[in-house]
Amino acid sequence: MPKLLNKTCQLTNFRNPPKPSSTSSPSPPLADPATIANLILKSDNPESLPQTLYTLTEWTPNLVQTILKRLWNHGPKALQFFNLLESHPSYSHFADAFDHAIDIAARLRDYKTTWTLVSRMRSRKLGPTPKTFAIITERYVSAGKADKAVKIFLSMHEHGCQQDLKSFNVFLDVLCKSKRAEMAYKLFKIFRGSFRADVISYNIIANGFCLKKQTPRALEVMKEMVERGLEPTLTTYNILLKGYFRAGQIKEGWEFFLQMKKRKIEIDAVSYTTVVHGFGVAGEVEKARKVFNEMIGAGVLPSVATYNALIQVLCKKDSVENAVVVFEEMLKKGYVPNATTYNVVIRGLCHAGKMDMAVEYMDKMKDDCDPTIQTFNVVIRYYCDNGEIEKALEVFKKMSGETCLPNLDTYNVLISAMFVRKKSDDLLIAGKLLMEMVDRGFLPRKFTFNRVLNGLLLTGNQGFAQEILRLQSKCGCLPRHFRL
DNA sequence: TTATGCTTAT
Repeated sequence: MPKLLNKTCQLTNFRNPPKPSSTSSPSPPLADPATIANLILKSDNPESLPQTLYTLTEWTPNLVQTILKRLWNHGPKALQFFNLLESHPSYSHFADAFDHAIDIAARLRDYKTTWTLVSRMRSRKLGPTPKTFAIITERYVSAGKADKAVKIFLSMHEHGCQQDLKSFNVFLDVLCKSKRAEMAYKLFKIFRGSFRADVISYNIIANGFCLKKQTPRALEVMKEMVERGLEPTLTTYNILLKGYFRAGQIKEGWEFFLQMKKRKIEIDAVSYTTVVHGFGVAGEVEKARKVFNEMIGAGVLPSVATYNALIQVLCKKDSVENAVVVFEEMLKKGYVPNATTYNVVIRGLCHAGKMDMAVEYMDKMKDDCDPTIQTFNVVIRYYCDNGEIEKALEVFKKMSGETCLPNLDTYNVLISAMFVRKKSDDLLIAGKLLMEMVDRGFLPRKFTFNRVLNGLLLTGNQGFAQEILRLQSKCGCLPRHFRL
């Protein structure tokens, strides 16, 4: 895998970028991000792309960010775009674009490119910033290289970026969010003196233990913090509240909530949302509703997240019809639903077999927010499960004109669906999807390769099978069972 | 998106 990805992400292209032709119009037309992104995705001809990009439009940091975001699921292409634009005769990247590119490279686990970008960022005096290091360490941790991440954090200053309490806290949080509370806690104990750990540091560690459903340990941390003379904040209490519910300790969570009230802690929408969601997950629909109503009575305004929690409860444990009623209520009160709200409702509708309505909500969604990859994946998945393959493919096609593009999950779901009808044409589509996903920087599982190969061979598509086989060996995972 | 906490689901 790394071999292929490294190759696609090389940063050495176009030392001498072609100059924009002198005959081009004085002010290039403004182009929209989706069109440009599609142009980049489709270009198999890297020779002509720079020329096109340089003269295409007036480049702005904003446009660059939008396109990078859009190409997020297509790492190699995104980096190719970033690199080409870096050689633009008059446009220069800002720090944000570097951070974005670094994030993409690190996500592809292409660390060589990652660090090349960091040093280029440094030579342009744009960073690396604490944010850059937050991104890099997070990627290392999520790739299972937590020890390496610690080393990177401790060597920040060697890259011209000083550590402080803020970056220390961010790093602790990165470790905790990836379920490494114990490691974070050890590090915390070593460095809390030199960084002058504060309430936030303690909250992060307590939350880390809560994420691992170790509420007693979280309580210990809180106790320790009080012993050291730090006052717990509302956030501290909310972290523990959530911890109880997450660990399935519903009774303890509710008791804790009552204690908070008794101690005259000013309970906020976050506390209420936590309880509504907690009861919901436990299947206690009525209690969830009751708490929701109680908060309004107590003069705490529900947030969109509170509505989301209630709507989700109703979708999962009551009925989607009742969920839609709450959704409409929310609109009437002037709330603007966010992507989560829509995704929850759309999932509920799909689950209830109301696919047409789900698609209607997907259209409505566009007035309030951009559909997310989950929106598309849910609808595609349910269409596939219902055997409506054509409709699934239609939604998939529509994605190329949207704000987000297919991810690994999308491809896996669709490719699997291409086997249910046992149609030769479907297998050809599966093959095409497989090629497209590799081209866009995803690595299919061996299982997927074998399945597609098998299908193509059985339907007499020897030629195409051979092509897929070549692709597979390029990806570095040679098949065991096939000899063509 | 990046100094803690609430909402999807990967």
